[in-house]
Amino acid sequence: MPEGSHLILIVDDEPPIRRFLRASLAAAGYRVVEAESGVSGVKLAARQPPDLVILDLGLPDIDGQEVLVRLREWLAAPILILSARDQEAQKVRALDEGADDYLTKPFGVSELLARIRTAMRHSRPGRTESPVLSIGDLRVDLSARRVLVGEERIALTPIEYKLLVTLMKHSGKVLTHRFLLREVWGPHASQETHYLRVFVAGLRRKLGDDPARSRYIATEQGVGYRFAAE
Amino acid sequence: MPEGSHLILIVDDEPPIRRFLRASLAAAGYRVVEAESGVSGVKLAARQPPDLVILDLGLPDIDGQEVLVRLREWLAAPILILSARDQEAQKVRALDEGADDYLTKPFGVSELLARIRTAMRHSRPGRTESPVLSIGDLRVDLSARRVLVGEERIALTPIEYKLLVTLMKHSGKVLTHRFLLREVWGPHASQETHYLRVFVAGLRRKLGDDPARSRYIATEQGVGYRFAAE
DNA sequence: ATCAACCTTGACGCATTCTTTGCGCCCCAG
DNA sequence: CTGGGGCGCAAAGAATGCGTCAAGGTTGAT
Repeated sequence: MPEGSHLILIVDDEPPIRRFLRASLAAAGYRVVEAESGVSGVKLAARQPPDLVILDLGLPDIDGQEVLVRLREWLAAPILILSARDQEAQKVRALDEGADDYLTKPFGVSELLARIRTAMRHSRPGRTESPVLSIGDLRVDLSARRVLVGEERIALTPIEYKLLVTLMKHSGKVLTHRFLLREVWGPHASQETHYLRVFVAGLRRKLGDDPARSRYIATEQGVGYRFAAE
Repeated sequence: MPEGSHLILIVDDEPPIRRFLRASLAAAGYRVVEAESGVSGVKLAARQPPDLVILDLGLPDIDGQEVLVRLREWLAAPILILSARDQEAQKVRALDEGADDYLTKPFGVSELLARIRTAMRHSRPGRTESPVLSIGDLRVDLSARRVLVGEERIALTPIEYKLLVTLMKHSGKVLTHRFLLREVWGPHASQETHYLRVFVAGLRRKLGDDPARSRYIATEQGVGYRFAAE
């Protein structure tokens, strides 16, 4: 399970617990940063925004509850509370201040990891709109892998599609034969310029383009091809 | 805090616990519906989609875990698990299947209410999914796992069903072989494109679809499959 | 133990796609 | 005017992918 690259901030004053958490989280593939006091935890979070915070309520300098409030003022990442005492009032306060979960010691590693996964699941950012390349009346919906000329849907083969997308992603620029061949066919095919002639012809025909007065794909003699800019 | 008008579904077979929960939640301003078995809980949720579910794992008819899985297939609302036993493995399983929190009996009312508030906070607004997928004269009732073509009911095997639902949930988009295999068979099977050929053929036959002029499942050669958009 | 339902695996013919080849055109230099 | 390089285009040949059928193999119920 690749949970890697997520950054977790541990705020706890007891070295053995920090060591235990660090080892468990690292083994699960997370990156870990640590703070041993409330103020340093807030500072660290500001300098290096984590994807999740594990916060122990029993801190020496300022109240853990206060750390929670300060973090929540600006940090959207999930916050998991650890506590030695099983006091219901404290739980209610922490959860209502914006904590996402509350674990009472002692707890098992696998439960902790499962609750971390659950919390991470919640913080998924709103789905970004489907990216669409659009030039003139030609539209390419990358997430649906759909190509439209006006209202009409165009069927492209895998290589035709890849070539079109490469051209459109750099529209306006001249792309050399060499670059296009490496990008679409792979590094080994950088000499086979005749591939381009064949597939550019195919694309132009399907898009309804005329090489003499091109709307979309222009030929740059001796150099490569250029897709029309917006 | 105006928590009013939120609807909570309680699934629990023990009348005293239901009574206790009903009273506590009603006092906090929630509307409550109850089911005393797994199947009736799923049915009730489909008829009257709740904003949150409280699910007891110890049910008489079907496994609570199974109820969780069935609900999660289409219900976006938070699900809180109650359990009498404090088994870590069970917690991990439930959380990874999509549960949002896990409480072990006995628990305090105020903690329960705080965890409900936290869970509600997480549920993104405007994601009221219908338990029925419908495209053309094909209808899939996710809550009952039933598939209808016109008026006729179609019997699908587990994998056929999962494949169909995956395709329909992303209808209009091209889904790559790799994506479908990981989604339906699991992460290990992402190479076995052979499976897809066999099961797509089975689905098309049962749905009365012709690969050449497909109504539902279109082939995108070299890439994957696409389910017809609405 | 027997049977049925289901998933996996392999084989084969056919369709689509990719590669290769050849020819004619245009433009420009000689 | 003439010849050659680069390009567009069409079509043949090779490779790959797809649909289909059917034979194991596994699992779970009776």
